[in-house]
Amino acid sequence: MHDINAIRKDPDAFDAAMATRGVSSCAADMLVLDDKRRAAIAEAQDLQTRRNEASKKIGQAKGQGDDAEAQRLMDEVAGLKEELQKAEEVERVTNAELTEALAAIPNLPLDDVPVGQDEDANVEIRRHGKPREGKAEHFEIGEALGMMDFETAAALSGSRFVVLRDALARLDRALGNFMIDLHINEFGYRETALPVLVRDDAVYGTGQLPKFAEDLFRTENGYWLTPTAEVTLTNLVREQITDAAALPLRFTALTQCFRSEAGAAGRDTRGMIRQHQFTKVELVSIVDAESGEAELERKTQCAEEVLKRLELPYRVMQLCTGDMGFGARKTYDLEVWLPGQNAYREISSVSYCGDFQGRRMNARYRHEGEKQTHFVHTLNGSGLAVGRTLVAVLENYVNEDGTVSVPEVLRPYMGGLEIIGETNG
RNA sequence: GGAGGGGUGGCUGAGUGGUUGAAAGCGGCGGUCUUGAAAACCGUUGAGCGUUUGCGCGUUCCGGGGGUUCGAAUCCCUCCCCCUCCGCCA
Repeated sequence: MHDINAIRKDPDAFDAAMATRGVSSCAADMLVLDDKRRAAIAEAQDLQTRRNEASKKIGQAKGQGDDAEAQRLMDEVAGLKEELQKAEEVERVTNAELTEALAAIPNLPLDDVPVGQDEDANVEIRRHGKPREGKAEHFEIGEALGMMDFETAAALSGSRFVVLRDALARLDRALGNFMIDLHINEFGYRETALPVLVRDDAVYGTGQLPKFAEDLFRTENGYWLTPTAEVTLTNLVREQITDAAALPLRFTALTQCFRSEAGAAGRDTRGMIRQHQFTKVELVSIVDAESGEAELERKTQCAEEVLKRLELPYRVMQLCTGDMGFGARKTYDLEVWLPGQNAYREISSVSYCGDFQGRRMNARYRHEGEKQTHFVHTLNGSGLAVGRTLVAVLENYVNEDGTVSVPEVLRPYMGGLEIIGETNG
């Protein structure tokens, strides 16, 4: 959600920034609406003033028993009501139109975001680890182990689901536990257990609604299944005024995520890369206006640390203007090396959203002793997507004989197991 | 799912149509007093929006939305949430 006052101040700059995201100029249309809206407000307020004054006098006259005077005043303001309703209707309609228009516009990129149309214009920031060659994709490895079962999953739920068994099921759980422990013990995130079913307002607050409803699952009685814990963790502060001294707030959660993948027909149809349901550890920060960019760097490092400790090679990409998500001002993607695909694939996306979500959620903070409130700035990032991490572990740790070594840091979470696939492993 | 009771400022809680944005208390802030602190006393203390260079002025908000009325925290409709009892249930 954008601040209409900021657009009014410099509509050309707004349009220019939007152009880099592939959004055609729209400031002028909104300013027309805004003018109409403000004129209606002024008119309505003027009418209200006159009505309030008259009403007060009527009350006084009645209090003194002067019914004739009261009646005279009532006749005098009789016409006001209709006028007022008209002005209020204009105000309501224009306000709704303006809000709707503003809600459909993506966030503004920061100045240092590379301009480009799509992922080809993304910029590599750094690399870590040495990629190795591989032959097998994760589903081949998993199926050979007899622990990754897409057929049974299809019988239960259709495509884009998986059943994991035995050591792979446990590996999935181990990964989630390892990640969340790292973030709460070493990086100061507060663990949170959350609903996965939420109402419209929450999904609107983080920006998935109203534009991206088709990407979400919805229950028959109107709940949305959260596509990411970003939704719930960020909305933790909605409609509140937080004491600035309490910032930054850092939340993490391990949750199931649900995505319809409506626009992804034919992409990554095999395997666990793109599922309707997957687990993810999410990292959300609520910060003040000054700390957002530094927090983005910090959060990115928190996510990278997971890959470092798992000894998985990866690179950090900065997304260009055209490839960033709707609510983001600046985004880093972490791409893990997948030997089976001979490619880097996204495993985390860390974004700074400015006050875009704070405004939509009406989430504010205030410095002690100051009257002024400010919208909170928000950041979110995966730390990491557990399903894709499992994929990466399989492809990077598979041995010649088809067994899979368990990364050192996960062994305590696996009951000491070192190799998956050996006899009863 | 059935029946009933509620949602008022940071908190507790009055207020059932007329200077009520809202009594009172608590909490917060400032001051008097004090070597300092406490106590006591005095003052002050909600969030938006519009307008203005600014002081300010105006306006809206008593869970959300709509309605009745010259006038709504107060009456009506509707939705949401919370609580109690019953039913069901991990």
